[in-house]
Amino acid sequence: MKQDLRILKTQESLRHALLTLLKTKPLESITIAELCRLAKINRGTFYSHYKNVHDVFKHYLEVIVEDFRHAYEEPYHKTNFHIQHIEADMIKIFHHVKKYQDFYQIIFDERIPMMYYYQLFDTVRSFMQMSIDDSYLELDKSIKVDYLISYQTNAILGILIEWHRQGYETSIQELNQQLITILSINSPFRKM
Amino acid sequence: MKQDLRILKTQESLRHALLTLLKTKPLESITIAELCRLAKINRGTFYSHYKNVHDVFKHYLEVIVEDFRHAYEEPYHKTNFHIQHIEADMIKIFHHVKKYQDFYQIIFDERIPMMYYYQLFDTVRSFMQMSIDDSYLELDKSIKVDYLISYQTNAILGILIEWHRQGYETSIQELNQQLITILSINSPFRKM
DNA sequence: ATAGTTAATGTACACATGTTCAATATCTTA
DNA sequence: TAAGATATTGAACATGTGTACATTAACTAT
Repeated sequence: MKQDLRILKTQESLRHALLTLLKTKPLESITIAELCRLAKINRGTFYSHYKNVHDVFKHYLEVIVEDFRHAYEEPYHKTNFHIQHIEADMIKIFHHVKKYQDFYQIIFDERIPMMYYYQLFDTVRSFMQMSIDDSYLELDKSIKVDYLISYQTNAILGILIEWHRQGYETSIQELNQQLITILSINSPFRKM
Repeated sequence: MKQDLRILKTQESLRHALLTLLKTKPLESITIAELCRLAKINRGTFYSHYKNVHDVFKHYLEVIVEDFRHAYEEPYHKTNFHIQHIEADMIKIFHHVKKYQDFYQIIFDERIPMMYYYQLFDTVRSFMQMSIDDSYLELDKSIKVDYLISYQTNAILGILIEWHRQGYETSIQELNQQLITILSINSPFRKM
């Protein structure tokens, strides 16, 4: 059973139209009607593929997250956990966000729904989980690991929020240096 | 110059109508037209007070944040920084969120814009800044304090996100115990 | 109590949203 | 390539959005 070409064409037209519009106006001000006019798609057809404009944007974030996972899951990750690896892990996050800065500027925008933040959160969290699993094997039994992981994950995202607010002016190298300093103060990943 | 009573009446009607509607449906599905019908306010009048439904909701969050600041700024804060104080500080955040759980359930909803998250972030961040100012006076000169503070702040919010996702089932006492454990692992506020 | 100010109302308009349905066009598979 | 399946279109409808403006109502200050 082949994928129907009409569906592909419709979705690609809409996605392409969104990218085009994003060059000239913010995501929140793009209407479904506008998107359909540009894509030359009947507005009724839109609703059989997407619920709203965010639904179209979501596709790109999924591609981006997939690229993120790829960059993250490299061979050395099979090795055991070291503090050096955390540095390497996090600098990858910074590189990733910088690479897709145009998108992350949208995602961190105050008018945009939390869903994108949560998608990033979940991705970073799954990486953090792998690190924690490796390094905190003999954790205090009283700790609920979920809270620890969400704490650590969101801490990293806090750096991204700060980066965003400062207009992504801090260089990746500087950012990494800051993180190393913060971690050396907090030592969240020191051997136990 | 007195505040015009008509303005107060209009705004209070709209705010009251919003609270009423929130009992039966999610914020994102409440329309301006609906709000105005219930409040018996002409829809045109709405726009001379608010830009959208979120603008009306924002008022409540401001009241809530004000209450938060009050609860936070108590006498003992004049004393010097101790790890015990951080515990006390953070358990206040948990109490606060629990007190206004109905609102925070909305704020952390994935459909809701980031602006509310940022408002909470900024509030907690200002508290964190006070703590950092007290305790990290002789910080490594190479650190950009903004990144450190945003890191610490968002870490705490990470716990709130996890709390939200688990349906606020964890008790405040348990949450506080978790935080103490996490802090004792990470020691982010230990004396330097 | 009144004059002057200003907020609220009612109406209208152009456009967006979300849904429905019959007619048409385009695909897939045999 | 023809038949059957299904996606797209166009049209219509009720409702929401954002804005404008003349009219009416309510308020403040004197």
